Amino acid sequence: MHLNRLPMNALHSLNGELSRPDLESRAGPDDHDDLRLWLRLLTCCNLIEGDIRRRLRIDFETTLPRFDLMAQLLRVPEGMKMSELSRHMMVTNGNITGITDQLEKEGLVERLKVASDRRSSIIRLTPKGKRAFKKMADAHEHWIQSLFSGLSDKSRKALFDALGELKLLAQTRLAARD
Amino acid sequence: MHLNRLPMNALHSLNGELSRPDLESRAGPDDHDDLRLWLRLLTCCNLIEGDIRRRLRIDFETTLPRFDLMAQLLRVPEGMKMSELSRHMMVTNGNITGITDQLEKEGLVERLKVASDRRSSIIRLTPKGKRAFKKMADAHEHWIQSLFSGLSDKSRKALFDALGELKLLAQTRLAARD
DNA sequence: TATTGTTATACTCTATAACTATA
DNA sequence: TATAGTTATAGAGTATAACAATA
Repeated sequence: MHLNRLPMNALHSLNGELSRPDLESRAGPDDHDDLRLWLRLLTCCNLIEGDIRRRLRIDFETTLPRFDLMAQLLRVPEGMKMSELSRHMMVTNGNITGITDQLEKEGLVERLKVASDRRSSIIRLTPKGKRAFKKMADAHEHWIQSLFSGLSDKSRKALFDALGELKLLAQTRLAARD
Repeated sequence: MHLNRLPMNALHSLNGELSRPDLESRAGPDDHDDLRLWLRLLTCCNLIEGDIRRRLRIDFETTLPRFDLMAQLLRVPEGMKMSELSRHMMVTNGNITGITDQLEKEGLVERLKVASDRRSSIIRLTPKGKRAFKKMADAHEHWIQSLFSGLSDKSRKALFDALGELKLLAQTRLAARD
């Protein structure tokens, strides 16, 4: 099928895959291309995401959702409503409350009451939160770069474009089911 | 508040992104390409994986790890050792025990003692498990195809190759840290 | 009536580590 | 000593649903 992947060494199994076992190795010769593509995508993502989670925990005693929430806030210095955060992070409201509670307790974010709608809160990073997040974001960027830096420019560009196409497709088709 | 559901119109934010909020929208103009690429990859994966999990739960009352375990077994009719499953699924041994317990209780897999090594078990699908899994796998393949079918052939091919490169990179670099 | 945010809850997934029985 | 599998535990992550206050 798809031989000649990358630098060929002797480590291929009979059907042309690398011998390192992973999720993709569950694909059989009769499985279709889209399925193989999906398994490869999932394997890549899980590998990298798992590493990021591990490092966030070990180096910063934090988690990916906490990191994500702070990342969202950094870009909007005036803060965001919790419902906005919920949409961006694609999780339900209650979870945002929980993460916000933790971060607020540690002095990294603060809730502000908004006059125009007394149900709403605006969440924003405190100065301490900004400093703490910038350290993490720097490290995070280095982790990512050290993983992606070996990619050829061609692959990097191809990935970015093709994933853009896929994301739009997925968002469109999934939203169409509501 | 949810205007702009679907078809593409003039709804781009200033920096050329779609207005639909997602994880990638946390990237700022000063963030580097690799980081944006990673966020896009993560968003794609989360969208699709979330949908798969939801459908597995609703249509088949099962979960992704259970599905994955059965998928691994289908390809090896004679069964696999639990430690092999653990490697392939990239989770620790205890978790394989847990999932296997569930599936065994439902009659979908069976443990066989192996004579040559009395510590080991071979796990394999029962006939009932095979039938049940094939139904799920068919549905699963349709879900995937209905999401990916809109991809251009060019993008599909580019994705597959570039992800192959990335997977190898990630596996190599992450393994190098042990 | 609908929305914002909170609370309570339950379940899956996962890693860690201590344990057993073999090898 | 090392490995195969089990058990127990704790925490992450998430969804669901009921609720209060406000729109």
